[in-house]
Amino acid sequence: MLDIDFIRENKEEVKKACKAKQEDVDIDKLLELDEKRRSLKTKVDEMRHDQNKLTKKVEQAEEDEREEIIEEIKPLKKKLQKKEDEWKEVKKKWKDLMLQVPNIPVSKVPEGESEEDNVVIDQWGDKPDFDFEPKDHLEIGRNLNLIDVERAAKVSGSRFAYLKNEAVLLQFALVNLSLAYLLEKDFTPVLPPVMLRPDAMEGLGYLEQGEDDMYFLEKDELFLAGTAEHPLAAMHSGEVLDGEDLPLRYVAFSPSFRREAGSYGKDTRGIFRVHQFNKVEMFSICKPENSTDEHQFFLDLEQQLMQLLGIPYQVVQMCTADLGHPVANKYDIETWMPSYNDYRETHSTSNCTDFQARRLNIQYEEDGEKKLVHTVNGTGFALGRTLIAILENYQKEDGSIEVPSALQDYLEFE
RNA sequence: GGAGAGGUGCGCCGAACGGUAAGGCAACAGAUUGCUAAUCUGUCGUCGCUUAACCGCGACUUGCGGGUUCAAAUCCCGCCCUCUCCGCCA
Repeated sequence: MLDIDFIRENKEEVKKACKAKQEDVDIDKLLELDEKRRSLKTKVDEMRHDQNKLTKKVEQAEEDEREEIIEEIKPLKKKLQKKEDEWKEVKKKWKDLMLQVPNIPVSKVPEGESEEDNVVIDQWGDKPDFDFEPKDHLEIGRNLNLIDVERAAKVSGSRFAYLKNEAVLLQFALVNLSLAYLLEKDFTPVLPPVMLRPDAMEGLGYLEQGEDDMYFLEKDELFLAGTAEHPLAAMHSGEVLDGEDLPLRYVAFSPSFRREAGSYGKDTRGIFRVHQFNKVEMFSICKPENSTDEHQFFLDLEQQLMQLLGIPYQVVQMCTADLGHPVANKYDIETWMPSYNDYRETHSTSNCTDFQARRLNIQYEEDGEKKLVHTVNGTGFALGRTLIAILENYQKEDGSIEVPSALQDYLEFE
């Protein structure tokens, strides 16, 4: 959520941001409602004031005068009730619109209309040059008895998979590698809950655009987290943190659940796009003046982890159209995937500035002053997609896989 | 699933049980005292009006939402959450 004072004073900028993000919000209507909301509030306050004065008089009045004053109050009460209802209605409409206003992209974000307009800003590594016909991850996975989507379909439906044998060991090796690396950088490891209450979920600012992509358990009224970012961000909601403790950096391991609504027929082969996958996720709560650096730091960490694996990738600056509702700036890392003959998204890191903090009410205190924090999130490893990248990039002609050296230490128990 | 206890000013503890939210701790600012601390004073929730800003004025605030009443933390109804015990269970 944005600050209403900010919207009031920077109307054109906010409108521009909505347009750039392709989110249709009627800012004029919002400001009109805001105007109404405030004038009604003033009116209601005045009426309450008058009534309060009389009420106090009753208390102080002599017994025989009371009835008279009470009779005087009664008609005021009715009028007040009416005004209050009117005010509440406007307030509700106002709030609904407020929640629809997206975060404003930072100035460096290029304007764009679709993912076509994202900008590759960096590339690393040499694409493998196979002197045989490379297979895709599903074929490799089947041959080596690592991936079983047929039985998963039988048990759970499409877009699910069983991972087996070395695929499992590789997944845990990725967890351990990234965890070891990030603990060196002052991160606190967390295993978070992955079911969240609606009120926690609302604060994150994703429901506005993607409620359909979230699983919701009707019976228990709980959302399944689409990423550990959700429980990590909500963890400190309503708290006032000590400025000296910032940045608070967390690294979580958790499953992630996505309905993938609207992506029918897209990436249906293998485990590239599934309803449930495991992920190592980074999250930081920091001071406003540091969030840009923190965001860059997260991007650097993601690259360092990829370089440890030795798999080619490119860094992409998202354009305005590809920024999520709460996001002010976002980079993706796209990893080379031979079977697609293309780079595909494996990581993402976003700076949400104070947008989530305002809704979740996360503040910090410094020199007796309270301010909203900034939140930054980033992928450590999306385990499933990283597995794809490893299988496809490290495949050999005889059908076997060479394990990246950085992971070998974490497979020693084999 | 069953039974009980509880939720009070951004924090913590805690009183008031129909008359309009005591007190304490913590925190912050200032003052003061010759000694890593004490004491005193002030600040210490949200919103609106006003203002360049401060100040000032008003409203709201006892988990949430209704109801009764001139007046609700207090009485009534519904809901939410937390904790404890029992049951079940990885």
